[in-house]
Amino acid sequence: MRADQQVMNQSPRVRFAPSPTGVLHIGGARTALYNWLLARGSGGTMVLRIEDTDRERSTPENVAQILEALAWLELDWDEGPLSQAERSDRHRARIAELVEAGAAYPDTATSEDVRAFKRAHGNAGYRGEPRPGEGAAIRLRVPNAGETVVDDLIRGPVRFENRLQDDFVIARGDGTPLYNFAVAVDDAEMRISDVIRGDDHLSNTPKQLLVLRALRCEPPRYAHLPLLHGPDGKKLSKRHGAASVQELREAGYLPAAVRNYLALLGWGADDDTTFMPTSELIERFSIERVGRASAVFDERKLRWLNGRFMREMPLDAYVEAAAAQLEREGHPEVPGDRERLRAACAIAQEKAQTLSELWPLVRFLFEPPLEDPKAWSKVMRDGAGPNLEAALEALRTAEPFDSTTLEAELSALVERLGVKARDVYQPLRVAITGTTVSPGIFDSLAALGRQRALERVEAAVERLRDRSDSG
RNA sequence: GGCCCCGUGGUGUACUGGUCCAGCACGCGGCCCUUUCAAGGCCGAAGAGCGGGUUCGAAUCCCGUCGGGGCUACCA
Repeated sequence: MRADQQVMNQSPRVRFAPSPTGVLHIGGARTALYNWLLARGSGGTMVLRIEDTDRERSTPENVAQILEALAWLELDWDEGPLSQAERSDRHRARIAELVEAGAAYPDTATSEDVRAFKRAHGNAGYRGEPRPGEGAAIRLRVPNAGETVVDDLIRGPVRFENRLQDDFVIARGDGTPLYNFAVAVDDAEMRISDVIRGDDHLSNTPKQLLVLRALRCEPPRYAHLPLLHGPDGKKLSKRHGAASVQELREAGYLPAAVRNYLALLGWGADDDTTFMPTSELIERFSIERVGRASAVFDERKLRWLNGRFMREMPLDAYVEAAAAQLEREGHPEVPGDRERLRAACAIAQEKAQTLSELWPLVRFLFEPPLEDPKAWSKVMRDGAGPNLEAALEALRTAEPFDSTTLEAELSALVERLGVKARDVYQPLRVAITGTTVSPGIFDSLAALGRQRALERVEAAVERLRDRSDSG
Protein backbone atom coordinates (compact mmCIF):
# COMPACT_ATOMS: atom_id res chain seq x y z
CA MET A 1 0.00 0.00 0.00
CA ARG A 2 2.86 2.35 0.56
CA ALA A 3 3.49 4.48 -2.44
CA ASP A 4 7.20 3.83 -2.60
CA GLN A 5 6.73 0.10 -2.77
CA GLN A 6 4.43 0.46 -5.73
CA VAL A 7 6.82 2.69 -7.55
CA MET A 8 9.86 0.48 -7.50
CA ASN A 9 10.46 -2.11 -10.13
CA GLN A 10 7.04 -1.96 -11.64
CA SER A 11 6.01 -1.03 -15.11
CA PRO A 12 6.04 2.73 -15.18
CA ARG A 13 3.09 4.90 -14.37
CA VAL A 14 3.35 8.23 -16.14
CA ARG A 15 1.04 11.17 -16.38
CA PHE A 16 0.36 13.98 -18.74
CA ALA A 17 -0.87 16.94 -16.75
CA PRO A 18 -1.79 19.92 -18.91
CA SER A 19 -3.27 23.02 -17.40
CA PRO A 20 -6.30 24.13 -19.38
CA THR A 21 -5.35 27.76 -19.62
CA GLY A 22 -5.22 27.65 -23.40
CA VAL A 23 -5.06 25.33 -26.37
CA LEU A 24 -2.65 22.41 -26.51
CA HIS A 25 0.67 23.70 -27.68
CA ILE A 26 3.23 21.83 -29.72
CA GLY A 27 5.47 21.71 -26.68
CA GLY A 28 2.67 20.23 -24.60
CA ALA A 29 1.91 17.79 -27.37
CA ARG A 30 5.49 16.61 -27.36
CA THR A 31 5.41 16.15 -23.59
CA ALA A 32 2.24 14.12 -23.96
CA LEU A 33 3.86 12.09 -26.72
CA TYR A 34 6.99 11.27 -24.72
CA ASN A 35 4.91 10.14 -21.77
CA TRP A 36 2.76 8.07 -24.06
CA LEU A 37 5.70 6.50 -25.87
CA LEU A 38 7.25 5.50 -22.58
CA ALA A 39 4.01 3.99 -21.31
CA ARG A 40 3.20 2.17 -24.52
CA GLY A 41 6.70 0.91 -24.97
CA SER A 42 6.93 -0.62 -21.54
CA GLY A 43 3.50 -1.91 -20.76
CA GLY A 44 3.10 1.03 -18.44
CA THR A 45 0.11 3.16 -17.55
CA MET A 46 -0.68 6.63 -18.80
CA VAL A 47 -2.71 8.90 -16.56
CA LEU A 48 -4.31 12.07 -17.84
CA ARG A 49 -4.71 14.69 -15.18
CA ILE A 50 -6.08 18.15 -15.80
CA GLU A 51 -4.36 20.73 -13.63
CA ASP A 52 -7.27 23.08 -13.30
CA THR A 53 -6.55 24.67 -9.96
CA ASP A 54 -6.09 28.06 -11.58
CA ARG A 55 -9.57 29.32 -10.95
CA GLU A 56 -9.27 32.28 -13.22
CA ARG A 57 -7.80 30.82 -16.35
CA SER A 58 -9.02 27.24 -16.46
CA THR A 59 -12.09 26.76 -18.60
CA PRO A 60 -14.15 23.77 -19.71
CA GLU A 61 -13.69 24.90 -23.31
CA ASN A 62 -9.95 24.61 -22.97
CA VAL A 63 -10.28 21.17 -21.43
CA ALA A 64 -12.41 20.10 -24.37
CA GLN A 65 -9.88 21.48 -26.82
CA ILE A 66 -7.02 19.65 -25.19
CA LEU A 67 -8.92 16.36 -25.19
CA GLU A 68 -9.75 16.91 -28.82
CA ALA A 69 -6.14 17.62 -29.70
CA LEU A 70 -4.97 14.45 -27.94
CA ALA A 71 -7.66 12.46 -29.71
CA TRP A 72 -6.54 13.80 -33.06
CA LEU A 73 -2.94 12.92 -32.27
CA GLU A 74 -4.23 9.46 -31.35
CA LEU A 75 -2.61 9.60 -27.94
CA ASP A 76 -4.81 7.71 -25.54
CA TRP A 77 -4.66 7.22 -21.81
CA ASP A 78 -5.55 4.54 -19.31
CA GLU A 79 -6.78 6.57 -16.38
CA GLY A 80 -8.57 9.87 -16.31
CA PRO A 81 -9.08 12.53 -17.26
CA LEU A 82 -8.82 13.41 -13.60
CA SER A 83 -9.51 16.88 -12.36
CA GLN A 84 -7.00 18.25 -9.94
CA ALA A 85 -9.49 20.80 -8.65
CA GLU A 86 -11.87 18.00 -7.76
CA ARG A 87 -9.23 16.46 -5.55
CA SER A 88 -9.13 19.59 -3.46
CA ASP A 89 -10.40 17.69 -0.41
CA ARG A 90 -7.40 15.38 -0.53
CA HIS A 91 -5.05 18.32 -0.78
CA ARG A 92 -6.70 20.06 2.14
CA ALA A 93 -6.49 16.94 4.24
CA ARG A 94 -2.78 16.69 3.55
CA ILE A 95 -2.28 20.32 4.38
CA ALA A 96 -4.07 19.84 7.67
CA GLU A 97 -1.76 16.92 8.39
CA LEU A 98 1.28 19.06 7.83
CA VAL A 99 -0.01 21.93 9.91
CA GLU A 100 -0.80 19.58 12.73
CA ALA A 101 2.66 18.07 12.57
CA GLY A 102 4.19 21.54 12.54
CA ALA A 103 5.68 21.03 9.11
CA ALA A 104 3.55 23.85 7.76
CA TYR A 105 2.09 26.92 9.39
CA PRO A 106 -0.39 29.73 8.82
CA ASP A 107 1.18 33.06 8.03
CA THR A 108 -0.30 36.47 7.32
CA ALA A 109 2.87 37.84 5.76
CA THR A 110 2.29 39.61 2.47
CA SER A 111 4.51 39.30 -0.56
CA GLU A 112 5.94 42.67 0.39
CA ASP A 113 6.85 41.27 3.78
CA VAL A 114 8.60 38.39 2.08
CA ARG A 115 10.55 40.72 -0.18
CA ALA A 116 11.59 42.78 2.81
CA PHE A 117 12.75 39.68 4.64
CA LYS A 118 14.87 38.58 1.72
CA ARG A 119 16.41 42.01 1.35
CA ALA A 120 17.31 41.99 5.02
CA HIS A 121 18.78 38.48 4.86
CA GLY A 122 20.96 38.65 1.81
CA ASN A 123 18.57 36.86 -0.50
CA ALA A 124 18.10 33.94 1.84
CA GLY A 125 14.82 32.12 1.66
CA TYR A 126 11.93 33.59 3.61
CA ARG A 127 11.36 32.07 7.04
CA GLY A 128 8.18 32.93 8.93
CA GLU A 129 6.51 31.74 12.05
CA PRO A 130 3.00 30.69 12.81
CA ARG A 131 0.83 33.82 12.57
CA PRO A 132 -2.73 32.72 12.36
CA GLY A 133 -5.10 35.42 11.32
CA GLU A 134 -7.71 36.55 8.89
CA GLY A 135 -6.77 35.23 5.48
CA ALA A 136 -3.55 33.61 6.60
CA ALA A 137 -1.90 31.52 3.90
CA ILE A 138 -0.29 28.19 4.77
CA ARG A 139 3.45 27.98 4.24
CA LEU A 140 5.66 24.93 4.19
CA ARG A 141 8.53 24.89 6.62
CA VAL A 142 11.75 24.59 4.63
CA PRO A 143 14.93 23.50 6.41
CA ASN A 144 17.88 25.88 6.32
CA ALA A 145 20.49 23.20 6.16
CA GLY A 146 21.34 20.95 3.30
CA GLU A 147 20.24 20.85 -0.25
CA THR A 148 17.50 19.30 -2.26
CA VAL A 149 18.74 17.42 -5.26
CA VAL A 150 16.69 16.53 -8.25
CA ASP A 151 18.16 13.40 -9.74
CA ASP A 152 17.00 14.10 -13.23
CA LEU A 153 16.91 11.26 -15.74
CA ILE A 154 18.00 13.59 -18.51
CA ARG A 155 20.29 16.04 -16.76
CA GLY A 156 21.70 14.09 -13.90
CA PRO A 157 21.71 15.51 -10.37
CA VAL A 158 20.67 19.15 -10.05
CA ARG A 159 21.30 20.73 -6.68
CA PHE A 160 19.35 23.44 -4.91
CA GLU A 161 20.38 24.91 -1.60
CA ASN A 162 17.60 24.80 0.94
CA ARG A 163 18.62 28.05 2.58
CA LEU A 164 17.74 29.91 -0.61
CA GLN A 165 14.33 28.37 -0.84
CA ASP A 166 11.41 30.30 0.66
CA ASP A 167 8.95 28.83 3.06
CA PHE A 168 6.58 28.83 0.14
CA VAL A 169 2.82 29.04 0.21
CA ILE A 170 1.01 25.76 -0.23
CA ALA A 171 -2.52 27.02 0.40
CA ARG A 172 -4.08 30.38 -0.24
CA GLY A 173 -5.72 32.45 2.45
CA ASP A 174 -9.06 30.94 1.54
CA GLY A 175 -7.68 27.46 2.04
CA THR A 176 -7.41 26.45 -1.63
CA PRO A 177 -4.26 24.46 -2.35
CA LEU A 178 -1.59 25.72 -4.74
CA TYR A 179 -0.07 24.04 -7.74
CA ASN A 180 3.28 22.94 -6.34
CA PHE A 181 1.56 21.29 -3.45
CA ALA A 182 -1.28 19.71 -5.38
CA VAL A 183 1.07 18.28 -7.99
CA ALA A 184 3.30 16.64 -5.42
CA VAL A 185 0.35 15.12 -3.57
CA ASP A 186 -1.30 13.92 -6.75
CA ASP A 187 1.84 12.37 -8.15
CA ALA A 188 2.36 10.52 -4.88
CA GLU A 189 -1.21 9.41 -4.38
CA MET A 190 -1.57 8.35 -8.00
CA ARG A 191 1.64 6.38 -7.57
CA ILE A 192 3.28 8.06 -10.56
CA SER A 193 6.68 6.49 -11.12
CA ASP A 194 8.07 8.86 -13.74
CA VAL A 195 7.29 12.53 -14.12
CA ILE A 196 8.14 13.63 -17.63
CA ARG A 197 7.48 17.31 -18.18
CA GLY A 198 8.92 20.52 -19.57
CA ASP A 199 12.15 22.07 -18.40
CA ASP A 200 10.20 25.03 -17.08
CA HIS A 201 9.29 22.84 -14.13
CA LEU A 202 12.82 22.01 -13.13
CA SER A 203 12.98 24.94 -10.72
CA ASN A 204 9.69 23.86 -9.19
CA THR A 205 10.87 20.37 -8.54
CA PRO A 206 12.77 21.05 -5.31
CA LYS A 207 9.57 22.54 -3.91
CA GLN A 208 7.67 19.42 -4.79
CA LEU A 209 10.42 17.28 -3.35
CA LEU A 210 10.24 19.26 -0.13
CA VAL A 211 6.49 18.70 0.03
CA LEU A 212 6.95 15.01 -0.57
CA ARG A 213 9.58 14.80 2.10
CA ALA A 214 7.34 16.58 4.62
CA LEU A 215 4.60 14.15 3.70
CA ARG A 216 6.98 11.22 4.01
CA CYS A 217 6.29 10.08 0.49
CA GLU A 218 8.78 8.48 -1.86
CA PRO A 219 9.26 10.84 -4.82
CA PRO A 220 8.87 9.72 -8.41
CA ARG A 221 11.71 9.87 -10.91
CA TYR A 222 11.90 13.09 -12.86
CA ALA A 223 12.81 13.80 -16.44
CA HIS A 224 12.78 17.39 -17.60
CA LEU A 225 12.49 17.88 -21.32
CA PRO A 226 14.24 20.79 -22.99
CA LEU A 227 11.81 23.45 -24.12
CA LEU A 228 10.80 24.04 -27.70
CA HIS A 229 11.68 27.34 -29.29
CA GLY A 230 10.46 29.24 -32.32
CA PRO A 231 12.68 30.02 -35.33
CA ASP A 232 13.79 33.21 -33.57
CA GLY A 233 15.15 31.24 -30.64
CA LYS A 234 12.49 32.47 -28.29
CA LYS A 235 10.11 30.27 -26.39
CA LEU A 236 7.56 28.87 -28.80
CA SER A 237 4.34 30.86 -28.85
CA LYS A 238 1.39 31.73 -31.04
CA ARG A 239 3.45 34.20 -33.02
CA HIS A 240 5.45 31.37 -34.50
CA GLY A 241 2.95 30.18 -37.08
CA ALA A 242 1.34 26.82 -36.51
CA ALA A 243 2.10 26.55 -32.81
CA SER A 244 -0.93 24.61 -31.64
CA VAL A 245 -2.05 21.12 -32.45
CA GLN A 246 -5.26 22.57 -33.81
CA GLU A 247 -3.35 24.62 -36.37
CA LEU A 248 -1.27 21.63 -37.39
CA ARG A 249 -4.42 19.75 -38.14
CA GLU A 250 -5.86 22.58 -40.16
CA ALA A 251 -2.64 22.91 -42.11
CA GLY A 252 -3.21 19.38 -43.35
CA TYR A 253 -0.63 17.38 -41.44
CA LEU A 254 -1.08 13.72 -40.64
CA PRO A 255 -1.11 12.71 -36.97
CA ALA A 256 1.47 10.01 -37.62
CA ALA A 257 3.82 12.53 -39.22
CA VAL A 258 3.36 14.96 -36.36
CA ARG A 259 4.14 12.19 -33.89
CA ASN A 260 7.27 11.26 -35.79
CA TYR A 261 8.42 14.84 -36.09
CA LEU A 262 7.71 15.73 -32.48
CA ALA A 263 9.51 12.62 -31.30
CA LEU A 264 12.59 13.78 -33.19
CA LEU A 265 12.56 17.16 -31.48
CA GLY A 266 14.90 16.33 -28.66
CA TRP A 267 15.28 12.64 -29.25
CA GLY A 268 16.91 10.48 -31.87
CA ALA A 269 16.96 6.75 -32.30
CA ASP A 270 20.41 6.67 -33.83
CA ASP A 271 22.46 8.25 -36.53
CA ASP A 272 20.38 7.85 -39.63
CA THR A 273 16.78 7.07 -38.91
CA THR A 274 14.31 9.89 -39.32
CA PHE A 275 11.25 8.35 -40.89
CA MET A 276 9.59 6.18 -38.28
CA PRO A 277 6.06 4.86 -38.05
CA THR A 278 4.59 5.11 -34.60
CA SER A 279 5.13 1.43 -33.87
CA GLU A 280 8.84 1.96 -34.33
CA LEU A 281 8.76 5.07 -32.20
CA ILE A 282 7.17 3.08 -29.40
CA GLU A 283 9.69 0.33 -29.75
CA ARG A 284 12.78 2.49 -29.85
CA PHE A 285 11.97 5.45 -27.64
CA SER A 286 13.90 5.87 -24.43
CA ILE A 287 14.16 8.73 -21.99
CA GLU A 288 17.90 8.20 -21.66
CA ARG A 289 18.44 9.26 -25.25
CA VAL A 290 16.56 12.52 -24.90
CA GLY A 291 18.89 15.47 -25.44
CA ARG A 292 19.50 18.35 -23.08
CA ALA A 293 19.45 21.32 -25.45
CA SER A 294 16.28 23.11 -26.44
CA ALA A 295 15.09 22.55 -29.98
CA VAL A 296 13.56 24.79 -32.60
CA PHE A 297 10.32 23.79 -34.22
CA ASP A 298 10.92 23.79 -37.97
CA GLU A 299 7.80 23.40 -40.03
CA ARG A 300 9.72 22.74 -43.23
CA LYS A 301 11.01 19.44 -41.96
CA LEU A 302 7.57 18.52 -40.74
CA ARG A 303 6.30 19.16 -44.27
CA TRP A 304 8.88 16.86 -45.75
CA LEU A 305 8.15 14.12 -43.24
CA ASN A 306 4.46 14.57 -43.82
CA GLY A 307 5.01 14.16 -47.54
CA ARG A 308 6.70 10.86 -46.93
CA PHE A 309 3.85 9.63 -44.82
CA MET A 310 1.39 10.79 -47.44
CA ARG A 311 3.19 8.95 -50.20
CA GLU A 312 3.62 5.73 -48.29
CA MET A 313 0.08 5.58 -46.98
CA PRO A 314 -2.25 2.85 -48.25
CA LEU A 315 -4.78 4.39 -50.64
CA ASP A 316 -7.76 3.50 -48.46
CA ALA A 317 -6.35 5.35 -45.49
CA TYR A 318 -5.36 8.20 -47.75
CA VAL A 319 -8.91 8.55 -49.03
CA GLU A 320 -10.22 8.66 -45.47
CA ALA A 321 -7.78 11.35 -44.45
CA ALA A 322 -8.52 13.32 -47.60
CA ALA A 323 -12.26 13.08 -47.00
CA ALA A 324 -11.91 14.45 -43.49
CA GLN A 325 -9.71 17.27 -44.66
CA LEU A 326 -11.99 18.26 -47.57
CA GLU A 327 -14.95 18.29 -45.28
CA ARG A 328 -13.13 20.55 -42.85
CA GLU A 329 -12.19 22.82 -45.69
CA GLY A 330 -15.79 23.26 -46.71
CA HIS A 331 -16.23 20.80 -49.57
CA PRO A 332 -18.72 18.49 -47.88
CA GLU A 333 -20.11 17.27 -51.22
CA VAL A 334 -16.75 15.89 -52.33
CA PRO A 335 -16.30 13.12 -49.75
CA GLY A 336 -19.78 11.89 -50.70
CA ASP A 337 -18.55 10.97 -54.15
CA ARG A 338 -16.23 8.22 -52.95
CA GLU A 339 -15.58 6.82 -56.38
CA ARG A 340 -14.31 10.06 -57.77
CA LEU A 341 -12.49 11.02 -54.59
CA ARG A 342 -10.64 7.76 -54.71
CA ALA A 343 -9.58 8.39 -58.28
CA ALA A 344 -8.49 11.88 -57.32
CA CYS A 345 -6.41 10.60 -54.43
CA ALA A 346 -4.79 7.95 -56.58
CA ILE A 347 -3.42 10.49 -59.02
CA ALA A 348 -2.53 13.16 -56.44
CA GLN A 349 -1.00 11.06 -53.69
CA GLU A 350 2.57 11.48 -54.74
CA LYS A 351 2.17 15.19 -55.40
CA ALA A 352 0.91 16.61 -52.15
CA GLN A 353 3.03 17.15 -49.08
CA THR A 354 0.09 18.06 -46.91
CA LEU A 355 -3.60 17.30 -47.06
CA SER A 356 -4.33 20.94 -47.68
CA GLU A 357 -2.42 20.77 -50.94
CA LEU A 358 -4.80 18.14 -52.21
CA TRP A 359 -7.74 20.28 -53.20
CA PRO A 360 -5.88 22.63 -55.54
CA LEU A 361 -4.55 19.58 -57.35
CA VAL A 362 -7.83 17.75 -57.84
CA ARG A 363 -10.55 20.35 -57.83
CA PHE A 364 -10.76 20.17 -61.62
CA LEU A 365 -12.32 16.75 -61.18
CA PHE A 366 -15.16 18.17 -59.13
CA GLU A 367 -15.63 21.64 -60.53
CA PRO A 368 -15.30 23.41 -63.89
CA PRO A 369 -11.79 24.49 -64.80
CA LEU A 370 -10.41 27.47 -62.95
CA GLU A 371 -10.12 30.85 -64.62
CA ASP A 372 -6.42 31.60 -64.48
CA PRO A 373 -5.52 34.39 -66.94
CA LYS A 374 -1.85 33.93 -66.26
CA ALA A 375 -1.96 30.29 -67.18
CA TRP A 376 -3.75 31.13 -70.41
CA SER A 377 -1.49 33.90 -71.47
CA LYS A 378 1.54 31.80 -70.73
CA VAL A 379 0.47 28.58 -72.42
CA MET A 380 -2.35 29.27 -74.84
CA ARG A 381 -0.58 30.89 -77.73
CA ASP A 382 1.17 30.14 -81.01
CA GLY A 383 0.39 26.56 -81.93
CA ALA A 384 -1.76 25.84 -78.91
CA GLY A 385 -5.02 25.92 -80.90
CA PRO A 386 -3.98 23.55 -83.67
CA ASN A 387 -2.20 21.27 -81.22
CA LEU A 388 -5.32 21.01 -79.10
CA GLU A 389 -7.44 20.27 -82.13
CA ALA A 390 -5.09 17.52 -83.09
CA ALA A 391 -5.21 16.17 -79.53
CA LEU A 392 -8.99 16.15 -79.71
CA GLU A 393 -8.82 13.39 -82.24
CA ALA A 394 -6.61 11.29 -80.03
CA LEU A 395 -8.97 11.82 -77.12
CA ARG A 396 -11.91 10.71 -79.21
CA THR A 397 -10.31 7.52 -80.41
CA ALA A 398 -8.20 6.38 -77.47
CA GLU A 399 -9.50 2.99 -76.42
CA PRO A 400 -9.66 2.34 -73.56
CA PHE A 401 -9.59 5.86 -72.19
CA ASP A 402 -6.93 5.22 -69.61
CA SER A 403 -3.60 6.66 -68.66
CA THR A 404 -1.47 4.15 -70.54
CA THR A 405 -3.37 4.41 -73.78
CA LEU A 406 -3.53 8.17 -73.62
CA GLU A 407 0.16 8.37 -73.11
CA ALA A 408 0.78 6.17 -76.14
CA GLU A 409 -1.65 8.06 -78.35
CA LEU A 410 -0.57 11.51 -77.32
CA SER A 411 3.13 10.89 -77.53
CA ALA A 412 2.59 9.45 -81.00
CA LEU A 413 0.75 12.65 -81.82
CA VAL A 414 3.61 14.75 -80.54
CA GLU A 415 5.90 12.78 -82.75
CA ARG A 416 3.75 13.28 -85.82
CA LEU A 417 3.34 16.97 -85.19
CA GLY A 418 7.05 17.37 -84.73
CA VAL A 419 6.56 19.68 -81.76
CA LYS A 420 7.80 19.65 -78.21
CA ALA A 421 5.85 17.53 -75.81
CA ARG A 422 5.11 20.50 -73.60
CA ASP A 423 3.50 22.33 -76.51
CA VAL A 424 0.76 19.75 -76.48
CA TYR A 425 0.63 18.75 -72.85
CA GLN A 426 0.58 22.16 -71.25
CA PRO A 427 -2.30 23.47 -73.37
CA LEU A 428 -4.16 20.26 -72.55
CA ARG A 429 -3.49 20.80 -68.87
CA VAL A 430 -4.74 24.36 -68.97
CA ALA A 431 -7.75 23.31 -71.00
CA ILE A 432 -8.93 20.71 -68.50
CA THR A 433 -7.81 22.28 -65.21
CA GLY A 434 -7.45 25.96 -66.01
CA THR A 435 -4.02 25.96 -64.40
CA THR A 436 -0.48 24.98 -65.23
CA VAL A 437 -0.07 22.69 -62.24
CA SER A 438 -1.85 19.37 -61.89
CA PRO A 439 -1.16 15.69 -61.44
CA GLY A 440 0.30 13.86 -64.42
CA ILE A 441 -1.55 14.88 -67.58
CA PHE A 442 -2.45 11.35 -68.68
CA ASP A 443 -3.67 10.46 -65.20
CA SER A 444 -5.60 13.68 -65.06
CA LEU A 445 -7.32 13.09 -68.42
CA ALA A 446 -8.17 9.52 -67.54
CA ALA A 447 -9.58 10.51 -64.17
CA LEU A 448 -11.70 13.21 -65.78
CA GLY A 449 -13.19 10.75 -68.24
CA ARG A 450 -13.52 11.00 -71.98
CA GLN A 451 -16.65 13.03 -72.11
CA ARG A 452 -15.67 15.81 -69.77
CA ALA A 453 -12.17 15.89 -71.19
CA LEU A 454 -13.53 16.37 -74.70
CA GLU A 455 -15.92 19.06 -73.55
CA ARG A 456 -13.21 21.04 -71.90
CA VAL A 457 -10.73 20.74 -74.70
CA GLU A 458 -13.38 21.63 -77.25
CA ALA A 459 -14.32 24.67 -75.24
CA ALA A 460 -10.69 25.73 -75.11
CA VAL A 461 -10.34 25.30 -78.85
CA GLU A 462 -13.43 27.43 -79.40
CA ARG A 463 -12.12 30.07 -77.16
CA LEU A 464 -8.77 30.18 -78.90
CA ARG A 465 -10.47 30.39 -82.27
CA ASP A 466 -12.65 33.31 -81.16
CA ARG A 467 -9.65 35.06 -79.86
CA SER A 468 -7.65 34.76 -83.08
CA ASP A 469 -10.68 35.75 -85.19
CA SER A 470 -11.16 38.96 -83.32
CA GLY A 471 -7.52 39.68 -82.83
C1' G B 1 19.33 41.03 -9.52
C1' G B 2 19.22 35.71 -7.32
C1' C B 3 18.84 30.43 -8.41
C1' C B 4 18.88 26.72 -12.25
C1' C B 5 19.39 24.58 -17.27
C1' C B 6 21.60 24.69 -22.06
C1' G B 7 25.51 25.81 -26.21
C1' U B 8 27.95 20.67 -33.02
C1' G B 9 26.27 24.06 -40.07
C1' G B 10 20.03 28.04 -41.15
C1' U B 11 17.13 23.69 -38.50
C1' G B 12 16.90 18.64 -36.03
C1' U B 13 20.65 15.51 -34.63
C1' A B 14 25.20 11.37 -34.54
C1' C B 15 29.83 10.68 -32.33
C1' U B 16 31.03 11.35 -24.77
C1' G B 17 39.43 11.23 -25.60
C1' G B 18 42.35 8.81 -31.02
C1' U B 19 38.59 5.11 -36.21
C1' C B 20 36.09 12.79 -37.01
C1' C B 21 40.67 17.86 -41.36
C1' A B 22 33.08 15.94 -37.72
C1' G B 23 28.45 11.64 -40.15
C1' C B 24 22.94 11.68 -41.31
C1' A B 25 18.31 14.28 -42.32
C1' C B 26 15.43 18.89 -43.56
C1' G B 27 16.33 23.35 -45.93
C1' C B 28 19.52 25.87 -49.59
C1' G B 29 22.44 25.95 -54.62
C1' G B 30 23.65 23.20 -59.15
C1' C B 31 22.97 19.15 -62.48
C1' C B 32 20.13 14.81 -64.22
C1' C B 33 15.32 12.67 -65.09
C1' U B 34 11.05 14.96 -67.20
C1' U B 35 4.45 16.65 -69.81
C1' U B 36 3.72 21.11 -65.33
C1' C B 37 4.57 20.86 -60.15
C1' A B 38 6.29 17.52 -56.91
C1' A B 39 8.85 13.00 -56.19
C1' G B 40 13.51 10.50 -57.32
C1' G B 41 19.01 10.36 -58.49
C1' C B 42 23.84 12.79 -58.36
C1' C B 43 27.04 16.85 -56.82
C1' G B 44 27.95 21.12 -53.69
C1' A B 45 28.15 25.27 -50.01
C1' A B 46 27.50 25.44 -44.81
C1' G B 47 29.08 23.64 -38.08
C1' A B 48 32.06 22.14 -32.64
C1' G B 49 30.35 30.43 -29.47
C1' C B 50 35.06 32.33 -27.41
C1' G B 51 39.52 31.93 -24.18
C1' G B 52 42.41 29.16 -21.16
C1' G B 53 43.85 24.56 -19.23
C1' U B 54 44.36 18.73 -18.55
C1' U B 55 46.45 15.14 -22.12
C1' C B 56 51.03 12.26 -26.58
C1' G B 57 46.04 13.51 -28.45
C1' A B 58 39.61 17.10 -27.17
C1' A B 59 33.67 18.34 -30.33
C1' U B 60 34.27 14.85 -26.36
C1' C B 61 37.17 16.23 -19.49
C1' C B 62 38.02 20.95 -16.20
C1' C B 63 37.81 26.34 -15.44
C1' G B 64 36.44 31.01 -17.06
C1' U B 65 33.79 33.95 -20.35
C1' C B 66 30.01 35.13 -23.74
C1' G B 67 25.28 33.91 -25.57
C1' G B 68 20.31 31.69 -25.21
C1' G B 69 16.48 29.87 -22.06
C1' G B 70 13.69 28.77 -17.52
C1' C B 71 12.18 29.83 -12.57
C1' U B 72 12.01 33.68 -9.04
C1' A B 73 3.20 34.54 -7.39
C1' C B 74 -1.62 33.48 -1.92
C1' C B 75 -0.37 31.26 -11.60
C1' A B 76 -0.01 26.51 -13.64
